[in-house]
Amino acid sequence: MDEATAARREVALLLRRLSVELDAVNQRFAAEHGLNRTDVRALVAVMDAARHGQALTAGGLGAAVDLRSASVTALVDRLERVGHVRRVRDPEDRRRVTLEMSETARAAGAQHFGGLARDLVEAMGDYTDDEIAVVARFLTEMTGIVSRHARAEGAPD
Amino acid sequence: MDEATAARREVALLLRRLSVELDAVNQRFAAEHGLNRTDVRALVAVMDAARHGQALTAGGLGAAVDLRSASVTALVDRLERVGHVRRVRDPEDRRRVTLEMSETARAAGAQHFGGLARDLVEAMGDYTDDEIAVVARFLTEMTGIVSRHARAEGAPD
DNA sequence: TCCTAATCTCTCGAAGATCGAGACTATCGC
DNA sequence: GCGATAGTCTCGATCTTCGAGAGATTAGGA
Repeated sequence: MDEATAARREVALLLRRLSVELDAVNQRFAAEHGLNRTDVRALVAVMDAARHGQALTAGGLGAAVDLRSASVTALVDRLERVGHVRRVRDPEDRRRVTLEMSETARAAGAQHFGGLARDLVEAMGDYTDDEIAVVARFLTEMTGIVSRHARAEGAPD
Repeated sequence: MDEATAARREVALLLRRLSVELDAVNQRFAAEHGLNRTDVRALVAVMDAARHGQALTAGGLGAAVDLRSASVTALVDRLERVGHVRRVRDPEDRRRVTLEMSETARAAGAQHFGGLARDLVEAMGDYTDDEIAVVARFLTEMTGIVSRHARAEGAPD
């Protein structure tokens, strides 16, 4: 294998390593707040939906974290019990239950993940705008490839 | 917020999005092989250790996936039952149990994750060596920051 | 309007995963 | 050898997830 390919392989490993570390951040957040991995994934999903201006329903949460409806009920029960989310009947379709994050949960998330984001953005100040553009293009493209592997058949060959 | 900062914030979101997609790849692998998330994490840890030429012990696996010893025993039981790993008493310290991946597990992992790695490396062919170098530097630095957040106190402020 | 099919969430009981405490064996230093 | 320590495993309890199905609501056609 030539040297250039070796460098690219190394970058692929860096991507995985980064993912492991981000997972560890979630794990830490979970431990600090007495949650399990699924709960954190769920909270993040609710936060992300809120960021895009739409409230997540129980079913949508299930799809996001890949759980069956019975598990989603239990999951939301847990989160509601500790006051991180609130169930709100959708007035337009009263079969649905939308989930709203509590202010304390939002604050905890902002503190934990926002702090990380701030540090990352700050460190990116060392890169030129052109370099950031390259990185953005790279990450977008790689995410697309990973996403394809996650859903369609793994190895097209 | 100025435009340059907005671009960097966008990149931070791209990192998280990538992580979510990589997680989905694991999820897919788990579903295809009848494993749960923890089992996949464990297999990846064993594979990674093997890549670095050292066999993982039961205790080391527990540290890698953050489980107590009782859970590690159950975890290894599961993986051994379906033939993905084998317990081998360490001849040097017979209290220890080292874990060896079976050939079939290794092949399954190589097919699934290797296929992804191949596609990623191939896509990286569109980037110049200089660009790859920038990306590598970026990923290394960001991983360091994330890692610090994962272990030490989250927001140094 | 009324009836039926589809959709969404929840309840219930069973199976699986994780934990804490403690037992058991092997190693190390004296 | 002997006590102290380290590494793994066993046991019982608790928490998480699932499958099946019930209950409630909506949409659409007769």
